[in-house]
Amino acid sequence: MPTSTVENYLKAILVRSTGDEAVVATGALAEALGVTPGTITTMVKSMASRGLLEHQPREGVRLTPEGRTLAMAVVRKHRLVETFLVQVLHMDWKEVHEEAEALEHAISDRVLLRIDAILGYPVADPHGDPIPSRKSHLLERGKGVTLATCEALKPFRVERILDQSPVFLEFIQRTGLKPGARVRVRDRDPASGVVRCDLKDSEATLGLPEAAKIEVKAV
Amino acid sequence: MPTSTVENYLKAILVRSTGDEAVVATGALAEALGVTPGTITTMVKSMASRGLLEHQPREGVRLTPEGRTLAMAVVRKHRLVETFLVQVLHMDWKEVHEEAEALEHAISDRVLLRIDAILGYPVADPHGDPIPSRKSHLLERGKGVTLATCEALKPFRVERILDQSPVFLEFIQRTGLKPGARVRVRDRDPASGVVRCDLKDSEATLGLPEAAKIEVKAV
DNA sequence: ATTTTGTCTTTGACGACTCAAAGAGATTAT
DNA sequence: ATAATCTCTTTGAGTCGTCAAAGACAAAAT
Ligand SMILES: [Mn+2]
Ligand SMILES: [Mn+2]
Ligand SMILES: [Mn+2]
Ligand SMILES: [Mn+2]
Repeated sequence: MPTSTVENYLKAILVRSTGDEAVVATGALAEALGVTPGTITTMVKSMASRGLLEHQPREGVRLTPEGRTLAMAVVRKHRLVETFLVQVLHMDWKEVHEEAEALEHAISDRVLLRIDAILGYPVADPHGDPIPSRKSHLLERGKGVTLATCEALKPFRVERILDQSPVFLEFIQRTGLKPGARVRVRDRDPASGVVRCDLKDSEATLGLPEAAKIEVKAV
Repeated sequence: MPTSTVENYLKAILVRSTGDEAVVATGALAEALGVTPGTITTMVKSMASRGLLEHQPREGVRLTPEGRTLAMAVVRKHRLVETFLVQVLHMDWKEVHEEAEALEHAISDRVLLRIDAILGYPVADPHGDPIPSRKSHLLERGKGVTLATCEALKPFRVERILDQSPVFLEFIQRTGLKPGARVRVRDRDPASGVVRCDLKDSEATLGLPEAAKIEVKAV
């Protein structure tokens, strides 16, 4: 069994493996995991020797099928736990990421099955991130329609929040731009970099980079 | 913060500290934690230097107030988690000890409070073990009335199971001698070491040492 | 009073994870 | 083409938790 450290490494690699050439730079991992580059090199070599990933020195790292399967299981646990904490324990959706970060390593498959059943087999977590099924081997990516790119004046629904940092989630909470909310871009100004949106009973103003972190879907 | 290893050591010491002279032999800890005696000596010295316990070489170990407080918090988490797994996730009460052994180290106080509230602030776990309150500093011991010592032919209620091993819990499950069950000792024979009990719709036969692991209370 | 036995401690070593600092490779700028 | 910069790797070291094996102590047996 992988240690929780290894599980965190696997997850960090998985969520950064975009597309076919799923190669992740070790520097990005050092950044993401809050350790020094040298630590990443060491860990990555040991994980490679265990068959969890391949390491091209000075190039990056790619999960093996085994590594990807393990990583998917961790992501699944993380997101089901988050959903459980919000849905059943009624916790604040801003807090649950941190809690899930620890619980994802302590919950057995037996317990996870119960949680999944009680929640009615949800397909997305509170942030709108898709919950991998028990045997899926692919991680769905965002389709790219966000408040920064969607057609103006047309109605959309918030689908997914692509930034889990407390400060951003706090903003989302405050404005009500949570997954499920109806929203319409009133005005988008590339010159000033400002996006203005209408919600049901309110409006929200945000910058373009921030708007790009809110995935939406036509309703 | 203590590591989960240190938490397990603290808990093992606490549940073995009986009475005033709460000194626990290091050998008993080695046995309980499944490590070699030398490992215990090493860990115990480091925990002593952190102020969690006092170590009299070749005598034993005693928790400091700080160590006891931490240990109580771990026991509280363990028992609340067990209760939650049975009550809310409807897991088999034979399985939950193992699950709680891991979860007790991963659950934050925030989550624990929610669990406690949802359960309605229970005072005992599925095995009948008392759940320490948030600030209690004493671990209640069994009062000593068991199926091995209670008066015969009088009605009692099962209060607590003092052996958490899977094989014993399996027996308890099979006979229905779970906490809450009504029971009456029909016949106790010191010569053969056999105790015969009546339950609601059945009867159970067990040895004296086993009977001593089932705490009961007059109804 | 010795010896034996059982329990505990010490010592040396190892795997997992980490850092700081120095070194090597590759990319970009001049 | 050379230098500067950026990124990654290597090296040496430290902490934590563990073991095996050897040593010390104390209680019990002779
Ligand atoms: Mn984690
Ligand atoms: Mn999430
Ligand atoms: Mn534990
Ligand atoms: Mn219990």
